[in-house]
Amino acid sequence: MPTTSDFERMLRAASLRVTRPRIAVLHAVHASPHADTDSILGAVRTDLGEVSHQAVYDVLRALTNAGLLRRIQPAGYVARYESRVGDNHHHVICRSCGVIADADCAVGHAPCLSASDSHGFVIDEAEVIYWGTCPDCTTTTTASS
Amino acid sequence: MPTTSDFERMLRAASLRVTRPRIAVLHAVHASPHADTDSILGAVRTDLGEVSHQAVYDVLRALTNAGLLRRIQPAGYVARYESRVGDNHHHVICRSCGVIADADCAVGHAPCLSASDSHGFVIDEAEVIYWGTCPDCTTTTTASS
DNA sequence: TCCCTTATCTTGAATGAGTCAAGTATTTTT
DNA sequence: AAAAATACTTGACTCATTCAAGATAAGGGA
Repeated sequence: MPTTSDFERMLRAASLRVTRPRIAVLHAVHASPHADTDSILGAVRTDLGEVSHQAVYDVLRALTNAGLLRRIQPAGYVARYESRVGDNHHHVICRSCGVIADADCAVGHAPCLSASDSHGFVIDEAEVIYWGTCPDCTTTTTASS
Repeated sequence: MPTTSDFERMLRAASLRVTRPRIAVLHAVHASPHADTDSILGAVRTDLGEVSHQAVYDVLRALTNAGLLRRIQPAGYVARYESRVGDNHHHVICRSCGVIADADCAVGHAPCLSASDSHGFVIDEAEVIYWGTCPDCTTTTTASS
């Protein structure tokens, strides 16, 4: 778990000003990966007291643009953020409860980056979402039958 | 391109009532794959005259649940619908103009379905979105420099 | 063919994540 | 320490989508 001064260094390295909301957002996302904006806002307020929701939206956008955070937005869900950036990992999402887990692609370093026919597109990212049922929900469903 | 009576058969096969809005929505989506709800509503109204937007939302949901349409909702975009269902094709999306093209996965029949560690999830679908730049946008950008 | 049941459509309001805009405060530079 | 630039606060607003209640139309049985 990075410390506050680690976060400071990360912000400066990205040419971003060091502010309390930004540090708090970084703390929050590192502490709970795949958190949505509202949870992050809650964590930031617990940490700092009153902070505007707009500030958190701004911070999340700035940090995402800077590459310090990654935004994921599965169909039907609100945006979520994670601190694991720079690799090409993917996500497994439970259709039942919405929980998200990380997944490295079986193919390895460049998963699925070559579509058989990319229609002349220049592809820069392959986003993979595995939809399924998490262990908890699988157990619950099975038990009730 | 399927005909109206093809659509009727498809609806009956899915135990859905045959109504004018449903036929019109099927026509619209078959005519322009990856259309969003608003475009579909426009096409339906051109076809039938006034139809409530709620009706189109209801129809799209019913047809999607019945497996006659597939809903795709890339991050940052509104929902879109396509009539190509039952295979496991994926999508290439232009970050610049938002245009969507179909893509079959290079791996073949079950693309990326095996994450290296699925954390105990029972996975039923692997959704792949290739992000990039379409030929038109690539040309425009290059030409302007 | 008519009627009944039920699914579907209409109308109109509401929800809620996210954005816009103008002004104030804070950080960084000089 | 002052200036310049960036970030935060406040409050209104957008817009895709959903909710709810009543009206209408489709399909099956008599």
